[in-house]
Amino acid sequence: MSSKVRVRFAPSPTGPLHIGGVRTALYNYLFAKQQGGDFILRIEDTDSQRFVSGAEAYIVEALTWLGINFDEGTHVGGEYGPYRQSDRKEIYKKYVDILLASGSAYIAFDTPDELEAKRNEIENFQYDASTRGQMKNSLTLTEQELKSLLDTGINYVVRFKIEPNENIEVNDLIRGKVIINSSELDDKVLYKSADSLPTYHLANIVDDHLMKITHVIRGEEWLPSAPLHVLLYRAFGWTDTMPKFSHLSLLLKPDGKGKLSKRDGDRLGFPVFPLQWTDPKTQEVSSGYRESGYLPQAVNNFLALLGWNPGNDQEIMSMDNLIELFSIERCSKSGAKFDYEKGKWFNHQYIQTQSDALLAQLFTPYLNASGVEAEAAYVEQVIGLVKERVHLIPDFWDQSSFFFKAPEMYDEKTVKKRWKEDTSAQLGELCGVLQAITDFSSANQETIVKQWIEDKGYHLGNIMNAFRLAIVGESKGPHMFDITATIGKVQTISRLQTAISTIQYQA
RNA sequence: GCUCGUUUCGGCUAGUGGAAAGCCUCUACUUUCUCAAAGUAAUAACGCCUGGUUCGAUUCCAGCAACGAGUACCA
Repeated sequence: MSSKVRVRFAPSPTGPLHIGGVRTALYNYLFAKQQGGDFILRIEDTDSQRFVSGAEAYIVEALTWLGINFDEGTHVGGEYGPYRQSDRKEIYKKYVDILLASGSAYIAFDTPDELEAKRNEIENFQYDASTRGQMKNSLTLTEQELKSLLDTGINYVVRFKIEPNENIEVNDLIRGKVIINSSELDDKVLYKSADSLPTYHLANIVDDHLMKITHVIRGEEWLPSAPLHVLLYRAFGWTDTMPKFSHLSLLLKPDGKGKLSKRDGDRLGFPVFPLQWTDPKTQEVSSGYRESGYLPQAVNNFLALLGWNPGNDQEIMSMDNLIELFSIERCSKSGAKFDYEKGKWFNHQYIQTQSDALLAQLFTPYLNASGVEAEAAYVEQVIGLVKERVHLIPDFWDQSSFFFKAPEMYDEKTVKKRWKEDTSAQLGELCGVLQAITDFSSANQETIVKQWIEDKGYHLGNIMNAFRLAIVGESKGPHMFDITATIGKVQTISRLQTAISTIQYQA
């Protein structure tokens, strides 16, 4: 009789959601949906110092774009709310008092300065069983002193009282049993009277319990504090319903050492955030996957495979496939270097599966930005011709601008290589040949033009390459007659004439 | 420093007590009027460590090393 699976994604609104955070959210979502469970968004804004306005809205928008949807959360409500920790102050205070009453926690008055001094004085100072006797707290002060200090309204914190020399076991679904001795842990601050807010650890445990979370799937950076969390569950008497833990490996830099950071994206030229973000303070703009021309399906698929695999060779998986196949046990223990090239490959794969109409819709803003207005049907036709060579949506412009605009200049290298002494004359003849064609379909043009080339004894490559140069401006693009059939006879001949009168033969 | 975690081709990774597989990237070839794309092929790895268990270890164990994370009145 296991209870319904409930998992949460619990980011802090301290800035845009990092791509590693997106992956954590995705894995939680996949697990929840596979188990028929609930997925909850909880905003952990207990650090008033680092709060960034707009960050919460960003998180919701980013995950919505990716199709990672929540059953409960700040934006959708739910019966376990409120889902923003700053709205739950009274709740935490109550639980702090419970720990204080049971003797599992104590009040400490040491100021940040005093602690700093202590750290300088004693190497590897840790506020724990071995040192708490020398500090200013409710364990060392008399009841009188304590009372009078509290009466002054002075700031204090509540610390968790950790008993030393006990091996704490954490059973991690990915890593197995992890054991750490409680003497390694310090008496963590659980609550600050200065802002009446709990710290992460207390709020996290209380909320996970109250929200009936069954599985905690989070980043590896939390592994060292997992034993502390186990101890907190025990202190509250919640061991029976303690969630199962899974600590995900981190996303690493594509090159060099260390975890993936915003700087790597700037340095190597790829987005580290799902959506573009403008820093409210500095106005600095960070690029996003959406604005860079990624399809959400590709981002999900790419991220899903960075630290997890289905156990076979399957790589292209829809969200439904992922939900079906995902398993925590198959998450890898080691960190994954971020491979941006592979991400582009995934996007290329997904672009091939999208309809020309949808791609046209995504491409249109870029077209407009380049000063082009075109009929949707025409854009779709062009997209059908070039989509197989496109990796990101903006690539459509590089691959198809000549369908919308006549070349304004001709690539010099190509001119040198492809424009021969007699090219002008030959293309002049070609204009006549094309002019006479009534059925301007690609196939018909090809038949007639190739016949003409053969009859004249011209060199196919010479004619075609010069033809392409005149129409495209450089040496690239799809099948030549597909281009001319698309832009039409008038435009084709006009471009040929422009090229003939513009390009000079260079000996 | 201390604690915990991790270690298979350049990258993501599969897998195994006895022939180490797939994908991305790179390279070559093919198709073609070009560029791409696609197809084919090829290259390439078990921590150049030290011990142990074993007939046999990439696989199990110990040590070492490297890398990562944590070590805040941040999450």
